[in-house]
Amino acid sequence: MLRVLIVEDEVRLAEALGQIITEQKYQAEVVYDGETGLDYARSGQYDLIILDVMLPKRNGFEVVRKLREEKIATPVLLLTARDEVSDKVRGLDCGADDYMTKPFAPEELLARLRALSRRQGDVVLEELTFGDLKLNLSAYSLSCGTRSVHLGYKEFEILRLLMSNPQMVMPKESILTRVWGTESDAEDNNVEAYMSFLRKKFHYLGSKVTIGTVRKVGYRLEAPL
Amino acid sequence: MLRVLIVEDEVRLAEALGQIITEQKYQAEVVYDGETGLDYARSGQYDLIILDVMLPKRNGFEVVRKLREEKIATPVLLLTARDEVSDKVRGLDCGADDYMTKPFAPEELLARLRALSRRQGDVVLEELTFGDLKLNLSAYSLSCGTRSVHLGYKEFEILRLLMSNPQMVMPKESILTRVWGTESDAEDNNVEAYMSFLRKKFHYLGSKVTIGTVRKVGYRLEAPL
DNA sequence: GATTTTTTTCAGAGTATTTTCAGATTGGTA
DNA sequence: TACCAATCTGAAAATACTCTGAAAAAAATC
Repeated sequence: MLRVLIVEDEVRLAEALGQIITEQKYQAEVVYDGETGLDYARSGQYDLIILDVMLPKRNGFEVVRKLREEKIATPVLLLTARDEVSDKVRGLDCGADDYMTKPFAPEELLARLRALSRRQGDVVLEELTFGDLKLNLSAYSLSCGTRSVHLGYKEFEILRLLMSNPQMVMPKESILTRVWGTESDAEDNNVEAYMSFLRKKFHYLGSKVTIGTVRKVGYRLEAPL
Repeated sequence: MLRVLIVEDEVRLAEALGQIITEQKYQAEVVYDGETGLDYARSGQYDLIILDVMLPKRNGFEVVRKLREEKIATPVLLLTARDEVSDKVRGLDCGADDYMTKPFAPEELLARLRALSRRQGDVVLEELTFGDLKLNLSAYSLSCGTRSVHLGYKEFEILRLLMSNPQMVMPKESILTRVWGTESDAEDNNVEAYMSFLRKKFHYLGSKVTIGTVRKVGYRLEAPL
Protein backbone atom coordinates (compact mmCIF):
# COMPACT_ATOMS: atom_id res chain seq x y z
CA MET A 1 0.00 0.00 0.00
CA LEU A 2 1.43 3.28 -1.14
CA ARG A 3 1.46 6.04 1.46
CA VAL A 4 1.24 9.60 0.22
CA LEU A 5 1.83 12.77 2.20
CA ILE A 6 0.09 15.88 0.92
CA VAL A 7 1.40 19.26 2.03
CA GLU A 8 -0.98 21.92 0.76
CA ASP A 9 -2.50 24.92 2.48
CA GLU A 10 -5.43 25.54 0.15
CA VAL A 11 -7.89 23.43 2.02
CA ARG A 12 -10.15 22.75 -0.90
CA LEU A 13 -7.33 21.59 -3.11
CA ALA A 14 -5.84 19.56 -0.29
CA GLU A 15 -9.14 17.80 0.27
CA ALA A 16 -9.52 17.15 -3.42
CA LEU A 17 -6.03 15.68 -3.64
CA GLY A 18 -6.71 13.55 -0.61
CA GLN A 19 -9.83 12.20 -2.18
CA ILE A 20 -8.30 11.50 -5.56
CA ILE A 21 -5.48 9.62 -3.96
CA THR A 22 -7.61 7.66 -1.57
CA GLU A 23 -9.77 6.55 -4.46
CA GLN A 24 -6.69 4.88 -5.92
CA LYS A 25 -6.43 2.74 -2.86
CA TYR A 26 -3.42 4.70 -1.78
CA GLN A 27 -3.21 6.00 1.75
CA ALA A 28 -3.24 9.78 1.99
CA GLU A 29 -2.37 12.06 4.84
CA VAL A 30 -2.84 15.81 4.60
CA VAL A 31 -1.05 18.60 6.44
CA TYR A 32 -1.42 22.31 5.84
CA ASP A 33 1.92 24.01 6.37
CA GLY A 34 5.57 23.52 5.56
CA GLU A 35 6.75 23.08 9.10
CA THR A 36 4.31 20.29 9.84
CA GLY A 37 4.97 18.82 6.42
CA LEU A 38 8.65 18.62 7.17
CA ASP A 39 8.00 16.96 10.52
CA TYR A 40 5.75 14.36 9.00
CA ALA A 41 8.09 13.73 6.08
CA ARG A 42 11.01 13.25 8.45
CA SER A 43 9.37 10.11 9.72
CA GLY A 44 10.38 8.62 6.39
CA GLN A 45 7.27 6.51 6.38
CA TYR A 46 5.86 7.87 3.14
CA ASP A 47 6.35 6.57 -0.35
CA LEU A 48 5.57 9.86 -2.03
CA ILE A 49 5.20 13.49 -1.04
CA ILE A 50 3.08 16.04 -2.86
CA LEU A 51 4.34 19.43 -1.85
CA ASP A 52 3.00 22.85 -2.66
CA VAL A 53 5.65 25.54 -3.16
CA MET A 54 3.74 28.39 -1.54
CA LEU A 55 3.15 27.32 2.02
CA PRO A 56 2.87 28.96 5.43
CA LYS A 57 5.87 28.70 7.77
CA ARG A 58 8.24 27.10 5.30
CA ASN A 59 8.02 27.05 1.53
CA GLY A 60 8.22 23.90 -0.55
CA PHE A 61 11.78 24.53 -1.72
CA GLU A 62 13.02 24.74 1.85
CA VAL A 63 11.19 21.61 2.81
CA VAL A 64 12.70 19.50 0.04
CA ARG A 65 16.15 20.88 0.65
CA LYS A 66 15.93 20.14 4.35
CA LEU A 67 14.72 16.65 3.65
CA ARG A 68 17.56 15.93 1.26
CA GLU A 69 20.08 17.35 3.72
CA GLU A 70 18.74 14.92 6.23
CA LYS A 71 19.19 12.07 3.78
CA ILE A 72 15.50 11.47 3.38
CA ALA A 73 15.04 10.43 -0.20
CA THR A 74 11.28 10.09 -0.45
CA PRO A 75 10.25 11.19 -3.96
CA VAL A 76 8.72 14.65 -4.01
CA LEU A 77 6.28 16.08 -6.53
CA LEU A 78 6.26 19.87 -6.34
CA LEU A 79 3.14 21.91 -7.05
CA THR A 80 3.38 25.51 -8.05
CA ALA A 81 0.94 28.13 -9.20
CA ARG A 82 3.23 29.79 -11.67
CA ASP A 83 4.56 28.37 -14.85
CA GLU A 84 8.02 29.75 -14.46
CA VAL A 85 10.94 27.81 -15.70
CA SER A 86 13.09 29.28 -12.97
CA ASP A 87 10.79 27.71 -10.41
CA LYS A 88 11.08 24.39 -12.13
CA VAL A 89 14.82 24.50 -12.20
CA ARG A 90 14.96 25.68 -8.63
CA GLY A 91 12.64 22.93 -7.53
CA LEU A 92 14.62 20.21 -9.17
CA ASP A 93 17.83 21.74 -7.83
CA CYS A 94 16.46 21.54 -4.33
CA GLY A 95 15.96 17.88 -4.87
CA ALA A 96 12.38 17.49 -6.05
CA ASP A 97 11.69 14.65 -8.43
CA ASP A 98 8.91 16.06 -10.51
CA TYR A 99 7.13 19.31 -10.92
CA MET A 100 3.62 20.33 -11.85
CA THR A 101 1.92 23.68 -12.31
CA LYS A 102 -1.53 24.46 -11.00
CA PRO A 103 -4.14 24.13 -12.16
CA PHE A 104 -3.83 20.61 -13.48
CA ALA A 105 -6.06 17.73 -14.40
CA PRO A 106 -6.23 15.27 -11.52
CA GLU A 107 -5.71 12.34 -13.82
CA GLU A 108 -2.44 13.85 -14.93
CA LEU A 109 -1.36 14.03 -11.34
CA LEU A 110 -2.13 10.37 -10.94
CA ALA A 111 -0.18 9.52 -14.05
CA ARG A 112 2.81 11.33 -12.62
CA LEU A 113 2.46 9.64 -9.26
CA ARG A 114 2.41 6.28 -10.96
CA ALA A 115 5.49 7.19 -12.94
CA LEU A 116 7.31 8.40 -9.83
CA SER A 117 6.54 5.34 -7.83
CA ARG A 118 7.41 3.03 -10.67
CA ARG A 119 10.70 4.82 -11.03
CA GLN A 120 11.15 4.22 -7.35
CA GLY A 121 10.62 0.54 -7.84
CA ASP A 122 7.51 0.51 -5.70
CA VAL A 123 4.93 -2.04 -6.54
CA VAL A 124 2.20 -0.19 -8.36
CA LEU A 125 -1.06 -1.44 -9.67
CA GLU A 126 -0.39 -2.28 -13.30
CA GLU A 127 -3.75 -3.53 -14.36
CA LEU A 128 -7.42 -2.87 -13.74
CA THR A 129 -10.13 -5.41 -14.38
CA PHE A 130 -13.84 -5.16 -14.82
CA GLY A 131 -15.91 -8.02 -16.14
CA ASP A 132 -14.02 -9.46 -19.08
CA LEU A 133 -12.00 -6.30 -19.63
CA LYS A 134 -8.41 -5.71 -18.64
CA LEU A 135 -6.91 -2.25 -18.73
CA ASN A 136 -3.16 -2.28 -18.88
CA LEU A 137 -1.98 0.84 -17.04
CA SER A 138 1.54 0.83 -18.32
CA ALA A 139 0.82 0.09 -21.95
CA TYR A 140 -2.29 2.23 -22.37
CA SER A 141 -4.10 -0.73 -23.83
CA LEU A 142 -7.36 -2.51 -23.25
CA SER A 143 -7.89 -6.19 -23.80
CA CYS A 144 -10.64 -8.74 -23.70
CA GLY A 145 -9.70 -12.35 -24.16
CA THR A 146 -7.09 -12.41 -26.88
CA ARG A 147 -7.98 -9.17 -28.60
CA SER A 148 -6.48 -5.93 -27.56
CA VAL A 149 -6.68 -2.30 -28.63
CA HIS A 150 -4.68 0.76 -27.98
CA LEU A 151 -6.40 3.63 -26.18
CA GLY A 152 -5.67 7.29 -26.71
CA TYR A 153 -4.73 9.40 -23.72
CA LYS A 154 -8.21 10.67 -22.93
CA GLU A 155 -9.97 7.41 -23.69
CA PHE A 156 -7.56 5.80 -21.31
CA GLU A 157 -8.02 8.27 -18.48
CA ILE A 158 -11.78 8.18 -18.72
CA LEU A 159 -11.92 4.43 -18.73
CA ARG A 160 -9.47 4.25 -15.88
CA LEU A 161 -11.75 6.52 -13.92
CA LEU A 162 -14.75 4.32 -14.59
CA MET A 163 -12.88 1.14 -13.83
CA SER A 164 -11.46 2.36 -10.56
CA ASN A 165 -14.94 3.22 -9.36
CA PRO A 166 -16.80 0.13 -10.42
CA GLN A 167 -20.55 0.09 -9.94
CA MET A 168 -20.48 3.80 -9.12
CA VAL A 169 -22.08 6.31 -11.37
CA MET A 170 -19.41 8.74 -12.43
CA PRO A 171 -20.96 12.18 -12.97
CA LYS A 172 -20.21 13.84 -16.24
CA GLU A 173 -19.05 16.83 -14.26
CA SER A 174 -16.43 14.82 -12.44
CA ILE A 175 -15.17 13.30 -15.63
CA LEU A 176 -14.76 16.75 -17.10
CA THR A 177 -12.86 18.18 -14.19
CA ARG A 178 -10.78 15.09 -13.64
CA VAL A 179 -9.75 14.44 -17.20
CA TRP A 180 -9.92 17.89 -18.77
CA GLY A 181 -9.05 19.89 -15.67
CA THR A 182 -10.90 22.75 -14.04
CA GLU A 183 -9.69 25.38 -16.47
CA SER A 184 -10.85 23.66 -19.57
CA ASP A 185 -13.94 24.77 -21.42
CA ALA A 186 -14.80 21.34 -22.69
CA GLU A 187 -18.49 20.58 -22.69
CA ASP A 188 -20.67 17.64 -21.91
CA ASN A 189 -20.66 16.55 -25.49
CA ASN A 190 -16.95 15.94 -25.32
CA VAL A 191 -17.55 13.33 -22.71
CA GLU A 192 -20.41 11.89 -24.71
CA ALA A 193 -18.21 11.64 -27.76
CA TYR A 194 -15.61 9.68 -25.81
CA MET A 195 -18.23 7.36 -24.41
CA SER A 196 -19.14 6.63 -27.96
CA PHE A 197 -15.51 5.90 -28.83
CA LEU A 198 -15.16 3.59 -25.86
CA ARG A 199 -18.36 1.74 -26.66
CA LYS A 200 -17.11 1.17 -30.15
CA LYS A 201 -13.92 -0.33 -28.81
CA PHE A 202 -15.77 -2.52 -26.31
CA HIS A 203 -17.81 -3.79 -29.19
CA TYR A 204 -14.78 -4.42 -31.33
CA LEU A 205 -13.22 -6.39 -28.48
CA GLY A 206 -16.40 -8.42 -28.15
CA SER A 207 -16.67 -7.54 -24.50
CA LYS A 208 -19.80 -8.14 -22.49
CA VAL A 209 -19.20 -4.98 -20.49
CA THR A 210 -21.33 -1.97 -21.37
CA ILE A 211 -21.29 1.66 -20.44
CA GLY A 212 -24.58 2.53 -18.84
CA THR A 213 -25.99 6.04 -19.06
CA VAL A 214 -27.75 7.58 -16.10
CA ARG A 215 -29.61 10.45 -17.59
CA LYS A 216 -28.73 13.89 -16.25
CA VAL A 217 -26.02 12.37 -14.10
CA GLY A 218 -23.33 10.34 -15.72
CA TYR A 219 -22.04 6.92 -16.63
CA ARG A 220 -21.05 3.66 -15.10
CA LEU A 221 -19.70 0.33 -16.22
CA GLU A 222 -22.05 -2.59 -16.22
CA ALA A 223 -21.24 -6.25 -16.53
CA PRO A 224 -23.97 -8.78 -17.16
CA LEU A 225 -24.57 -11.00 -14.16
CA MET B 1 26.72 -11.44 -10.04
CA LEU B 2 28.63 -8.20 -9.99
CA ARG B 3 28.75 -6.46 -6.63
CA VAL B 4 29.05 -2.68 -6.66
CA LEU B 5 29.82 -0.41 -3.71
CA ILE B 6 28.56 3.13 -3.97
CA VAL B 7 30.13 5.76 -1.75
CA GLU B 8 28.18 8.96 -2.20
CA ASP B 9 26.78 11.42 0.31
CA GLU B 10 24.20 13.13 -1.86
CA VAL B 11 21.29 10.93 -1.01
CA ARG B 12 19.37 11.49 -4.16
CA LEU B 13 22.28 10.72 -6.36
CA ALA B 14 23.18 7.72 -4.26
CA GLU B 15 19.66 6.37 -4.53
CA ALA B 16 19.60 6.98 -8.24
CA LEU B 17 22.89 5.19 -8.71
CA GLY B 18 21.69 2.31 -6.62
CA GLN B 19 18.61 1.99 -8.71
CA ILE B 20 20.35 2.22 -12.04
CA ILE B 21 22.78 -0.43 -11.01
CA THR B 22 20.23 -2.74 -9.53
CA GLU B 23 18.23 -2.57 -12.72
CA GLN B 24 21.22 -4.10 -14.46
CA LYS B 25 20.93 -7.10 -12.23
CA TYR B 26 24.04 -6.02 -10.41
CA GLN B 27 24.08 -5.94 -6.65
CA ALA B 28 24.47 -2.47 -5.16
CA GLU B 29 25.34 -1.36 -1.67
CA VAL B 30 25.32 2.30 -0.68
CA VAL B 31 27.22 4.08 2.07
CA TYR B 32 27.31 7.79 2.70
CA ASP B 33 30.78 8.77 3.92
CA GLY B 34 34.41 8.08 3.18
CA GLU B 35 35.19 6.36 6.44
CA THR B 36 32.41 3.83 6.10
CA GLY B 37 33.21 3.48 2.41
CA LEU B 38 36.77 2.54 3.24
CA ASP B 39 35.64 0.00 5.80
CA TYR B 40 33.29 -1.66 3.41
CA ALA B 41 35.77 -1.62 0.56
CA ARG B 42 38.41 -3.23 2.76
CA SER B 43 36.32 -6.35 2.87
CA GLY B 44 37.41 -6.83 -0.73
CA GLN B 45 34.10 -8.37 -1.56
CA TYR B 46 33.16 -5.85 -4.25
CA ASP B 47 33.83 -6.03 -7.94
CA LEU B 48 33.57 -2.31 -8.45
CA ILE B 49 33.53 0.83 -6.36
CA ILE B 50 31.88 4.09 -7.33
CA LEU B 51 33.43 6.76 -5.20
CA ASP B 52 32.56 10.41 -4.89
CA VAL B 53 35.51 12.73 -4.35
CA MET B 54 33.80 15.12 -1.98
CA LEU B 55 32.75 13.07 0.98
CA PRO B 56 32.31 13.57 4.71
CA LYS B 57 35.03 12.15 6.99
CA ARG B 58 37.47 11.15 4.26
CA ASN B 59 37.58 12.33 0.68
CA GLY B 60 37.63 10.03 -2.29
CA PHE B 61 41.33 10.51 -3.02
CA GLU B 62 42.27 9.38 0.47
CA VAL B 63 40.02 6.38 0.22
CA VAL B 64 41.55 5.09 -3.01
CA ARG B 65 45.08 5.75 -1.81
CA LYS B 66 44.43 3.87 1.40
CA LEU B 67 42.92 0.99 -0.50
CA ARG B 68 45.84 0.72 -2.88
CA GLU B 69 48.28 0.91 0.02
CA GLU B 70 46.49 -2.02 1.51
CA LYS B 71 46.81 -3.86 -1.79
CA ILE B 72 43.12 -3.88 -2.42
CA ALA B 73 42.83 -3.66 -6.18
CA THR B 74 39.10 -3.38 -6.65
CA PRO B 75 38.51 -1.07 -9.62
CA VAL B 76 37.42 2.41 -8.58
CA LEU B 77 35.38 4.87 -10.60
CA LEU B 78 35.77 8.36 -9.18
CA LEU B 79 32.99 10.91 -9.32
CA THR B 80 33.67 14.57 -9.04
CA ALA B 81 31.62 17.70 -9.35
CA ARG B 82 34.27 19.75 -11.03
CA ASP B 83 35.69 19.28 -14.45
CA GLU B 84 39.23 19.98 -13.48
CA VAL B 85 42.03 18.14 -15.16
CA SER B 86 44.08 18.42 -12.01
CA ASP B 87 41.45 16.42 -10.19
CA LYS B 88 41.49 13.84 -12.88
CA VAL B 89 45.23 13.48 -12.77
CA ARG B 90 45.23 13.42 -9.02
CA GLY B 91 42.51 10.79 -8.96
CA LEU B 92 44.29 8.50 -11.34
CA ASP B 93 47.53 9.07 -9.42
CA CYS B 94 45.85 7.90 -6.27
CA GLY B 95 45.02 4.69 -8.01
CA ALA B 96 41.55 5.20 -9.40
CA ASP B 97 40.77 3.39 -12.63
CA ASP B 98 38.34 5.76 -14.23
CA TYR B 99 36.99 9.18 -13.64
CA MET B 100 33.70 10.91 -14.34
CA THR B 101 32.42 14.40 -13.74
CA LYS B 102 28.97 15.17 -12.41
CA PRO B 103 26.42 15.57 -13.70
CA PHE B 104 26.46 12.66 -16.09
CA ALA B 105 24.00 10.61 -18.04
CA PRO B 106 23.15 7.36 -16.28
CA GLU B 107 23.77 5.34 -19.39
CA GLU B 108 27.27 6.71 -19.63
CA LEU B 109 27.98 5.51 -16.14
CA LEU B 110 26.80 2.06 -17.06
CA ALA B 111 29.00 2.04 -20.12
CA ARG B 112 32.00 2.86 -17.96
CA LEU B 113 31.12 0.23 -15.43
CA ARG B 114 30.89 -2.37 -18.14
CA ALA B 115 34.23 -1.30 -19.51
CA LEU B 116 35.87 -1.41 -16.09
CA SER B 117 34.57 -4.80 -15.21
CA ARG B 118 35.49 -6.22 -18.56
CA ARG B 119 38.97 -4.86 -18.16
CA GLN B 120 38.97 -6.67 -14.87
CA GLY B 121 38.05 -9.91 -16.56
CA ASP B 122 34.78 -10.14 -14.68
CA VAL B 123 31.96 -11.93 -16.33
CA VAL B 124 29.60 -9.27 -17.57
CA LEU B 125 26.43 -9.52 -19.50
CA GLU B 126 27.65 -9.31 -23.07
CA GLU B 127 24.51 -9.54 -25.05
CA LEU B 128 20.87 -8.56 -24.96
CA THR B 129 18.24 -10.26 -27.04
CA PHE B 130 14.78 -9.31 -28.11
CA GLY B 131 12.90 -11.17 -30.80
CA ASP B 132 15.35 -11.84 -33.59
CA LEU B 133 17.68 -9.04 -32.52
CA LYS B 134 20.93 -9.40 -30.66
CA LEU B 135 22.64 -6.38 -29.17
CA ASN B 136 26.31 -6.90 -28.54
CA LEU B 137 27.18 -4.84 -25.48
CA SER B 138 30.90 -4.83 -25.95
CA ALA B 139 31.02 -4.17 -29.67
CA TYR B 140 28.19 -1.65 -29.87
CA SER B 141 26.72 -3.69 -32.66
CA LEU B 142 23.33 -5.04 -33.47
CA SER B 143 22.68 -8.19 -35.40
CA CYS B 144 19.82 -10.15 -36.82
CA GLY B 145 20.56 -13.50 -38.37
CA THR B 146 23.76 -13.06 -40.32
CA ARG B 147 23.60 -9.34 -40.89
CA SER B 148 25.02 -6.91 -38.43
CA VAL B 149 25.39 -3.16 -38.12
CA HIS B 150 27.39 -0.83 -35.96
CA LEU B 151 25.48 1.51 -33.66
CA GLY B 152 26.55 4.96 -32.59
CA TYR B 153 26.78 5.72 -28.87
CA LYS B 154 23.33 7.19 -28.52
CA GLU B 155 21.64 4.69 -30.78
CA PHE B 156 23.22 2.01 -28.68
CA GLU B 157 22.26 3.42 -25.31
CA ILE B 158 18.69 4.03 -26.35
CA LEU B 159 18.29 0.58 -27.74
CA ARG B 160 19.89 -0.93 -24.67
CA LEU B 161 17.38 0.89 -22.55
CA LEU B 162 14.50 -0.44 -24.61
CA MET B 163 15.88 -3.95 -24.68
CA SER B 164 16.49 -4.12 -20.96
CA ASN B 165 12.90 -3.16 -20.28
CA PRO B 166 11.11 -5.37 -22.73
CA GLN B 167 7.35 -4.91 -23.09
CA MET B 168 7.49 -1.75 -21.00
CA VAL B 169 6.77 1.61 -22.48
CA MET B 170 9.83 3.73 -21.95
CA PRO B 171 8.75 7.35 -21.51
CA LYS B 172 10.44 9.83 -23.78
CA GLU B 173 11.32 11.79 -20.71
CA SER B 174 13.17 8.88 -19.14
CA ILE B 175 15.08 8.30 -22.32
CA LEU B 176 16.14 11.92 -22.32
CA THR B 177 17.34 11.93 -18.74
CA ARG B 178 19.00 8.55 -18.96
CA VAL B 179 20.79 9.00 -22.24
CA TRP B 180 21.28 12.74 -22.45
CA GLY B 181 21.44 13.44 -18.72
CA THR B 182 19.45 15.83 -16.57
CA GLU B 183 21.46 18.90 -17.52
CA SER B 184 20.98 18.55 -21.21
CA ASP B 185 18.57 20.70 -23.16
CA ALA B 186 17.84 18.07 -25.73
CA GLU B 187 14.23 17.96 -26.83
CA ASP B 188 11.70 15.34 -27.68
CA ASN B 189 12.58 15.54 -31.31
CA ASN B 190 16.05 14.28 -30.57
CA VAL B 191 14.59 11.08 -29.29
CA GLU B 192 12.25 10.91 -32.24
CA ALA B 193 15.13 11.31 -34.63
CA TYR B 194 16.98 8.43 -33.03
CA MET B 195 13.92 6.24 -33.16
CA SER B 196 13.90 6.91 -36.85
CA PHE B 197 17.57 5.91 -37.12
CA LEU B 198 16.96 2.73 -35.19
CA ARG B 199 13.94 1.81 -37.27
CA LYS B 200 15.99 2.26 -40.39
CA LYS B 201 18.60 -0.13 -39.05
CA PHE B 202 16.02 -2.68 -37.97
CA HIS B 203 14.70 -2.56 -41.48
CA TYR B 204 18.11 -2.92 -43.02
CA LEU B 205 18.74 -5.95 -40.84
CA GLY B 206 15.45 -7.42 -41.94
CA SER B 207 14.32 -7.80 -38.34
CA LYS B 208 10.73 -8.49 -37.40
CA VAL B 209 11.05 -6.34 -34.31
CA THR B 210 9.43 -2.93 -34.43
CA ILE B 211 9.51 0.13 -32.25
CA GLY B 212 6.01 0.95 -31.15
CA THR B 213 4.99 4.50 -30.35
CA VAL B 214 2.66 5.28 -27.47
CA ARG B 215 1.54 8.79 -28.19
CA LYS B 216 2.24 11.34 -25.49
CA VAL B 217 4.20 8.75 -23.55
CA GLY B 218 7.04 6.95 -25.19
CA TYR B 219 8.26 3.89 -27.02
CA ARG B 220 8.62 0.18 -26.61
CA LEU B 221 9.90 -2.77 -28.56
CA GLU B 222 7.40 -5.09 -30.12
CA ALA B 223 7.96 -8.52 -31.54
CA PRO B 224 5.33 -9.99 -33.81
CA LEU B 225 3.28 -12.74 -32.19
C1' DG C 1 44.02 19.71 -40.86
C1' DA C 2 41.08 16.87 -43.63
C1' DT C 3 37.81 13.21 -43.53
C1' DT C 4 34.41 10.54 -41.56
C1' DT C 5 31.02 9.66 -38.24
C1' DT C 6 27.81 11.10 -34.97
C1' DT C 7 24.63 14.37 -33.28
C1' DT C 8 21.58 18.19 -33.68
C1' DT C 9 18.37 21.01 -36.05
C1' DC C 10 14.69 22.10 -38.98
C1' DA C 11 10.72 21.98 -41.75
C1' DG C 12 7.17 19.71 -44.16
C1' DA C 13 4.53 15.45 -44.53
C1' DG C 14 2.02 12.13 -42.19
C1' DT C 15 -1.01 10.35 -38.38
C1' DA C 16 -3.53 10.04 -34.40
C1' DT C 17 -6.23 12.46 -31.28
C1' DT C 18 -9.52 15.78 -29.97
C1' DT C 19 -13.11 18.92 -30.89
C1' DT C 20 -17.10 20.37 -33.16
C1' DC C 21 -21.44 19.98 -35.23
C1' DA C 22 -25.78 18.44 -36.79
C1' DG C 23 -29.14 15.05 -37.39
C1' DA C 24 -30.93 10.79 -35.37
C1' DT C 25 -32.41 8.52 -31.30
C1' DT C 26 -34.05 7.82 -26.74
C1' DG C 27 -36.58 8.39 -22.47
C1' DG C 28 -39.47 10.88 -19.78
C1' DT C 29 -43.61 13.32 -19.21
C1' DA C 30 -47.56 16.45 -20.09
C1' DT D 1 -49.37 10.35 -28.39
C1' DA D 2 -46.69 14.31 -28.96
C1' DC D 3 -43.22 17.03 -27.32
C1' DC D 4 -38.94 18.29 -25.13
C1' DA D 5 -34.59 17.77 -23.42
C1' DA D 6 -30.80 14.85 -23.10
C1' DT D 7 -27.92 11.76 -25.34
C1' DC D 8 -25.78 9.29 -29.17
C1' DT D 9 -23.04 9.04 -33.11
C1' DG D 10 -20.90 9.69 -37.74
C1' DA D 11 -18.32 12.76 -40.16
C1' DA D 12 -15.60 16.67 -40.80
C1' DA D 13 -12.53 20.03 -39.04
C1' DA D 14 -9.01 21.48 -36.08
C1' DT D 15 -5.25 20.46 -33.45
C1' DA D 16 -1.38 18.13 -31.53
C1' DC D 17 2.07 14.95 -31.88
C1' DT D 18 5.26 12.20 -34.54
C1' DC D 19 8.12 10.87 -38.46
C1' DT D 20 11.66 11.54 -41.61
C1' DG D 21 14.94 13.41 -45.02
C1' DA D 22 18.26 16.67 -45.56
C1' DA D 23 21.54 19.69 -44.09
C1' DA D 24 24.29 21.91 -40.61
C1' DA D 25 27.11 21.46 -36.61
C1' DA D 26 30.01 19.09 -33.63
C1' DA D 27 32.99 15.41 -32.43
C1' DA D 28 35.96 11.78 -33.34
C1' DT D 29 39.35 9.72 -36.28
C1' DC D 30 42.96 9.51 -39.45
